[in-house]
Amino acid sequence: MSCSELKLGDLEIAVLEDIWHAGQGEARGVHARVGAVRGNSLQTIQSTLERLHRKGLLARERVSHAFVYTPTGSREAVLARLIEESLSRFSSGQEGGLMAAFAGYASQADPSLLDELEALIEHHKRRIGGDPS
Amino acid sequence: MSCSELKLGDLEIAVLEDIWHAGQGEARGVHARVGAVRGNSLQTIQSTLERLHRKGLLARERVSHAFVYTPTGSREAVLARLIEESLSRFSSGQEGGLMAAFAGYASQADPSLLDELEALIEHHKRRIGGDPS
DNA sequence: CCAAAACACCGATTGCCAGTCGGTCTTTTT
DNA sequence: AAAAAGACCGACTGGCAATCGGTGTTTTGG
Repeated sequence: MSCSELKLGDLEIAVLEDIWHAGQGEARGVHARVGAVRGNSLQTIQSTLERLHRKGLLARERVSHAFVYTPTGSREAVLARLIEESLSRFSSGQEGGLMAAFAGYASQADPSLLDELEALIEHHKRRIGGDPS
Repeated sequence: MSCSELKLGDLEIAVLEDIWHAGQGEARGVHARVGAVRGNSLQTIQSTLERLHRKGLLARERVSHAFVYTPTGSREAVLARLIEESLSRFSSGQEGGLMAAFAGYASQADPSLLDELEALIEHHKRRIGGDPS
């Protein structure tokens, strides 16, 4: 994926989440589900969809003369990228420091998160394959 | 701490890191260490220090008629807050989802990070106190 | 086959915020 | 008292999300 700066506004996030939830969507539908509620015009939703597409977060495919947008990655991948980018600007947030910051955050926010995290790690380890050590 | 939006520019981060590194600092010194290298004027550094202070990331104390700035929190606390805020805007990044996103990120970026994270979790668990389970 | 509807695309505007300083007023220092 | 150091105020720039209007093109209905 692109390595350039990724910034998302509130509307962009709302639209992205709608697409994630629905699996795919076109401007009209997203406007009905998201824009109408928030008071955004159809054009604004279209622009947002387009920007999200330019940012590489949504793929689009023509169906008739309209576009149908689909997510290019999972929520997790995007959230992970967000985390990475918000920390990569700090020299002290590089590599190992990132993990340390996160573990620090978890233990600070709610110690029980550590257990949760640990379980998730086990889960991922198993998915990836044998622990070579 | 404040719950309002926290956004940091590149200069702000550079200045913050300098203060973290030095433990404290005044405009002149920060300018010499950071501003001069980046080509920022002393005033710009002062403004940045002030904005960082307004954002609650730096405390200041008058020494003679000048200010000496000191960090109000640890790097970890700030990085944690950054992580939290970048994810809290997503409804799917709430609570447990946050951990899932992070574990997913780690396993995706580099599986060995999982081991690292796990070790850190153990470390934090021990620090906090007994494992109740 | 033509007109109306749907829609993509371009461009303009607004608002917010970091970055950047100049200028001025106040406090120290000499 | 004059000079030097520095805080504080205000102004300007640039980038980007949000927001649409307008225009041109593609579909579709009659």
